[in-house]
Amino acid sequence: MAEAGSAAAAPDIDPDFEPQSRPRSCTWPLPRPELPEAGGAAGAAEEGAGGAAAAAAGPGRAEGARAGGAAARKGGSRRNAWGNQSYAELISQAIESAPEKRLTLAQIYEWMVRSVPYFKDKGDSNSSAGWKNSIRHNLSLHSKFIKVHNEATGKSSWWMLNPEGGKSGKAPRRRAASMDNSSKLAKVRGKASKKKPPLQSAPESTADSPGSQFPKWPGSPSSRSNEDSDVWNTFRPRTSSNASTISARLSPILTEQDDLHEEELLPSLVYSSASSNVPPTVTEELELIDGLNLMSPSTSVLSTQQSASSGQIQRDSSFSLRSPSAAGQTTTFGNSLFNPVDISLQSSVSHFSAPQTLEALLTPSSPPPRDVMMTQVDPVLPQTGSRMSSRTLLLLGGQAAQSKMSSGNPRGKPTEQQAEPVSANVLPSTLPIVTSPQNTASITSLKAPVSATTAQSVQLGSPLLLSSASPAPLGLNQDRLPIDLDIDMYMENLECDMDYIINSELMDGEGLDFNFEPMLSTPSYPSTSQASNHTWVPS
DNA sequence: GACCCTAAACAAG
DNA sequence: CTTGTTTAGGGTC
Repeated sequence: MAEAGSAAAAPDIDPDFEPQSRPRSCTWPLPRPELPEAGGAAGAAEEGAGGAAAAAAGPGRAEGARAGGAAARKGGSRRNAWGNQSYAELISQAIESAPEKRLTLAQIYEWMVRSVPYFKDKGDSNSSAGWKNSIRHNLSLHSKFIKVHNEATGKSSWWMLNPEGGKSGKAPRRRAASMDNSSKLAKVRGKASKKKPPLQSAPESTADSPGSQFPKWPGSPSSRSNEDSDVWNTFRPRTSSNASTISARLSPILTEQDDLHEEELLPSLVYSSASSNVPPTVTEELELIDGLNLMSPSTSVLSTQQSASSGQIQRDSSFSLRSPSAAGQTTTFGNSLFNPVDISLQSSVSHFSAPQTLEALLTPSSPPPRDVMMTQVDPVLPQTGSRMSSRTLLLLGGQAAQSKMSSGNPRGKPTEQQAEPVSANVLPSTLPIVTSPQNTASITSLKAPVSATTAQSVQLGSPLLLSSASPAPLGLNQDRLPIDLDIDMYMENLECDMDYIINSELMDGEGLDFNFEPMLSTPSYPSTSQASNHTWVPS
């Protein structure tokens, strides 16, 4: 019956966008999933209220699905004006009905209005206040709902069902006093190590509920620290559980900034890179990738395929990256991803590395680089900055620079980053320039594969390089390789890898289904983790 | 007491 | 204003 509406309801979100690129596998974040228009939805329901019996019918449809329903139904009389279902249940249905299993508050309201006869008339006016309040209340109160920060939309967060099942139980009162790092670690781990470890999960998780069913959701309840956590702010599990990881995967958003910390915490995630200079870079890249994933789930891989709208996509990703408060660093890296192509440019830049040059560089070339640029620059952290710079060099111009060094520095100031703080600044600043949106876009478009894979490229890079020379300190390898070669290397490798990757991705497919779904696609987990090392990377 | 619903105060953005 | 979080009061089972 009317319920169908609900089914229909789901789609509302879809229409989001994607004019250009084929919806196909889009995995990345939808910039604005939220669609204001709701237009699609609009028609949807029309059920005409047939459901007078709001009661049953209304929400009913799902009843089958939700076991809980049974319980609710007890006497047969409806407990609420709309039926036996509680707000929590309705919300759950709403979310489930969504293709991506996530909705914003507004969308939930919408769903209610469309799908539940009782609310149909109450949707608009002020009358809504009451039930909407209740909805919000339920969302925040129950652990079964988790909130995922949604930057893309710019609006409200995504609400999802807590895989762990947070029962209807209320969420434990959070606000633990000071959390520990454990939380951080957990999170970090999730992200960094995320690889796929099904659930590493929480160290001491309270056992919220193992709910291990969802491998994808690491769910590490353990601790969340709220207050403190700016870190968490991005997405915070309401009560106690939900892990950050989750958010990362589920929603494109997430926004991490802790990279630094993470790094420290997690010495060498994937590769044992710890040893040489380069390696760290790699690590970072990974993280970066993750970051990207946040935004665009499988960006690296899939995006390539999608290539079509790469331009936008890229941007979006950048956006997301920067947005987060701390993001600066992240951002930088993010760019780095795209940079590989630019290497030559950067290398040149590196030469200049004079402070003056810096400005000069900025001035002339700087087209209005969007926010991104700004952001990147801003975050320059003193300490961090230095680190960054060094790394950055490595990543970006790194090869070039080093190669030069090895060859014999043209000048006295080969890679003085360390020596000169300024240089450090320079780099970051430079990056933006190079990366400027347009450039990026163009680059991207031109070599979609490259850009897309860039992240991987890094990873690949190391291995490849190694392969060329045999396992040895990365640094050496790079030294050897002339810039050009490097690039070529990238290119070729990329191609091969891409296929490989794609295949592997498909093969693994854990969550691919989602990705390939029609419109939106959920971001998802897989990309990051899998892509990172599993398949294609020779271990 | 567990669950729910409703209201409302507050804080943020 | 919207979104979220919390508290509090009442009801029902």
